[in-house]
Amino acid sequence: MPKKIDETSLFKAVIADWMARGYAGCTTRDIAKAAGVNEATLFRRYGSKAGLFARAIDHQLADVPLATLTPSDDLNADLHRLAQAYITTFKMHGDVVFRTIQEIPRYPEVREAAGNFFRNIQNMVQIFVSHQQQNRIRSEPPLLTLTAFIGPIATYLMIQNSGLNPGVPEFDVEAHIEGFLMGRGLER
Amino acid sequence: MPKKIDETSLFKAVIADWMARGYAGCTTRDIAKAAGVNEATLFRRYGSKAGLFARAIDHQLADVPLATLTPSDDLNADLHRLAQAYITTFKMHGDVVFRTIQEIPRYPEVREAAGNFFRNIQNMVQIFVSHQQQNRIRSEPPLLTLTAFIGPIATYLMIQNSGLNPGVPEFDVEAHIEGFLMGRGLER
DNA sequence: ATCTTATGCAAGCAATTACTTGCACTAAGA
DNA sequence: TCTTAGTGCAAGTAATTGCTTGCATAAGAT
Repeated sequence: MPKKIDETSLFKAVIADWMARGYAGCTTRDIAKAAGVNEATLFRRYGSKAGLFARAIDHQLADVPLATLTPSDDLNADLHRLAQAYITTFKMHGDVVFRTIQEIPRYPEVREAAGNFFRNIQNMVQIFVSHQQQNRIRSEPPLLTLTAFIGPIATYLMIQNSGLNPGVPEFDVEAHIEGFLMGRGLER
Repeated sequence: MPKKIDETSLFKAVIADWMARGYAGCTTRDIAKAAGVNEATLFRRYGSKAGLFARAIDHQLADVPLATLTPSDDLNADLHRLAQAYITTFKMHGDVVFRTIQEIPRYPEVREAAGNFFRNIQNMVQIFVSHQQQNRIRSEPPLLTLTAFIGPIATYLMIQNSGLNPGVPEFDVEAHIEGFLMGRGLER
C-alpha cells in the first residue's frame, strides 16, 4: 500500500496505545505494527516519537464532540449535551483528557500538541460562564463549576473502564444533572 | 549505611517516581539513586521491579489519611473530613488513586498490591452508605455518590497540579460541600 | 514513458533497562 | 570475638527501544 499511508488509522493507533500504556510505555514498533505502517516511515514522516505524538494528538482531538459545543439559552439542554459529549469522547479515545493533564507537562516535546486540548477545555468553560452570566447557576470560579460537573463523569467512567469493579452500571446522566443542579442533601 | 536500608524513604521514592512518570516510565536506577540505595539491593530484596512496586504501594497506602475514616452522625463533618483526607493524601502522594485505577489493571504483577487501595475506596463508600441509610443524602448507587463528591476534588487537584493552568486558586472545600448538598442551580 | 517521491523491507546502531554476579565490607547477634 | 546476613560497588548480560540507512518498488505528476 505505497504512496500514502492511512494517517487516520495511524493516529488512532497512536492514541489507543497511548491510552493503554502511557507515553513512555508504548513503543514506535507496536504503533507501526498496529497501524500496518513500517516503523521507518514513522520517523521519516514525523522525525521522532514525540513528533508523531504531537501530530496525532493534535489531529485526533480536533473533531471530538467536545470541540463543537456552544452555549445556548437552555441550561438543561447544554448540560445534557456536555455530558454526552464527554461520554462519547471517552468512548472514542478513553481518558485522553486525564492522560493529557498527567503527561503533557512532563514531556515538553509533546506540549505544543495541546492546542486542541486547551480549546476543548476553554469550550467547556465558556458554557458555564455563559450560564453564570445569565444567573442560571451559582456564580463561582468557572474552573470549579467545570470540575464539579465533569469530575464525577470522568471519575465514574475511569473506574468503570478500569475493570477493577465488575458490574458497574452505565453512568446516569439524568441523575448526575439533577444532583448537580439540586444537590444531594435532604435536610435544610 | 549498611545493615538495613531505609525502607520508608525508599517506598516514598518509588511512589514519587511512579506519580511523575508512570510505571513504565520510571526506572529502577532512578529510584535507587533517589532513595540512596544500591540498585542491586532492590533486586535482592524484592526480586523484581514489580515486586518492589507491590510492596511500596501496599505499604505507603496503608497509613494514608483516607484509611482511618469512619462514618459519624454528622454529615457535614464527615464530608469535611473526607475532602480534607483526600486533599492531604493528594499532597502526600499525588494522584495515586487515579494512577492506580489507570495502571493496576494493565500490570497484573502489581495488582495484588491494590489491597489497601480497595480498602480505602470501600472506606469512602461506607461513609456515604451510612448517611444514605439515615436519610441525610439522596439514595442512589453509592459509587455514584462517591464519584459525585470525590470526582470534582480529584479533577481540580489534578488540573492544579499539572501546571498547565497557572494561578489556579486553592480548592474551596466549603463551596464544594455546599454545591454537593444544595446544588448549583438557581431556578426552581 | 519517465521521473520523482513516498513507502516497505531488512539490517543495524547506540543507548537504555531490568536484572545478575562476584567481591569486599560492615554492623548486629551468638 | 567471630560468624553471618545485608549492603555497596563495579562490571556485565540479554533484551528492548528510539532512530538510521541502503535498496528495491510502486504509485502520482509531468
